[in-house]
Amino acid sequence: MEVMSSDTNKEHESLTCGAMCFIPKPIKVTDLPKIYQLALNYKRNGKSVVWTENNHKDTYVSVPQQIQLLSEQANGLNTKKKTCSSRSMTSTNGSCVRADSSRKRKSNGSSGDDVESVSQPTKKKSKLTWTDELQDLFLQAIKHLTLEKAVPKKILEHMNVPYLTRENVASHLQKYRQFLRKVAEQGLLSLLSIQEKDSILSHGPIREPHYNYCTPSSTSWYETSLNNRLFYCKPGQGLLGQSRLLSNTREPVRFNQIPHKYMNHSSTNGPRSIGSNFTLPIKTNLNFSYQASQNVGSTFFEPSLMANKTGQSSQVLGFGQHGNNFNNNMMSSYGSLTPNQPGHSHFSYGVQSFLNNENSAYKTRSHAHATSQPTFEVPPLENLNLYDDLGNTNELPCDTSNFQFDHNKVYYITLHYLLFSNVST
DNA sequence: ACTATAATAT
DNA sequence: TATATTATAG
Repeated sequence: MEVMSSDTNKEHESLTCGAMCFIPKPIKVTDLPKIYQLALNYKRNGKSVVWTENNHKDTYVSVPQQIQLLSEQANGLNTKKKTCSSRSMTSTNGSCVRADSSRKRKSNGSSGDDVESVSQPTKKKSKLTWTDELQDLFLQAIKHLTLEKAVPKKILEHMNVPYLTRENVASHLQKYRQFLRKVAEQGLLSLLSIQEKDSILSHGPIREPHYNYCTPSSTSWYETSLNNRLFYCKPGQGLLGQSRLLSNTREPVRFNQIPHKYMNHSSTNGPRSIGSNFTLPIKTNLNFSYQASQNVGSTFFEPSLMANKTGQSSQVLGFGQHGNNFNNNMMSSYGSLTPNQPGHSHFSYGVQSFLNNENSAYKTRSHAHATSQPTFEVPPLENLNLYDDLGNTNELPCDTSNFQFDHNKVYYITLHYLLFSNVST
């Protein structure tokens, strides 16, 4: 036990009476490491090591980063923070780092097992939690760097968060890219007819349900996010090959010869409903799908459109993990529509710029609660560009029911471009 | 730097 | 139990 007292003179007395530690009140954050060390020592050795100002430094116990951080932070800057989950502790950037029972993956084969855990005072790393704040920094870094050049090291530098490691960033970046990929796929999928989707997804006969990838009960942040927004991006020169990041392979996503039997029917002139809450916009009407969205409540469908009349890209797309139910960063992102630029007849869907994010989570939230329907004009929806092997542009109509694929061609869709091109450029 | 996957969390 | 997230090995 520890004795806590405001009376500094009680130290000796307390210790001699069996207290393990004397910490004068008021307890400071800087005391945490002491307490931690004590507890750990006790647990490891089964006996107490009396802690005094004189001896504690000799006792080697690795104190989790977050606790050290806490005490370091105590001497300074940081204050505001969000609540992390119960087992978490808040650290500098609002990130949560969980104390974590030792876990160390071993390179396989010889597993000497716990030898180390007993003998060495294992330095265990805490698991980083990507909070909104970190996520925000992360996105800012990417935005700043440009996705192409956004590599872990640079991102790390730009983020400038002391306790972050390159590995943390790399891992996160990996997840981020996965997300982008999904978004891209979904975005594309949304352009295809149900039959086409089905054929792509299953390579087989149509299965029921057709729309399960779009169900609102999904709890996945990225999946959810995919279902609820319009994407915009300006089509342009084909950037073949640049979709690398979005594709598992190093090639652009390609659609090989979609079976003819799926190509020619399913004409729809009205909106097609995907799942129960999402309506695919076609041709001339983009707006309605988000009307529907709003009724579902902000937990699931954020007002996904933001009027942006400037013609500059303004899409904000965050991404994140848990925290706000469905409304984590990722899902709360919203898309925007940008009026057609004169001279440009192409209008396509895509995720527009994750990279313009400035503070997605919060901005988004405020948008969510701000006003009623954003009003905006929907420019005539036109076509998505496809590029064939030769770099020739084909157009994929938004309503693909009448689109004739040339089965002798391989179509590339420039996902990366869809995702990252800047409207204004 | 990147990716696959183990370890862990939920 | 399944899925999601993060750490780690290669």
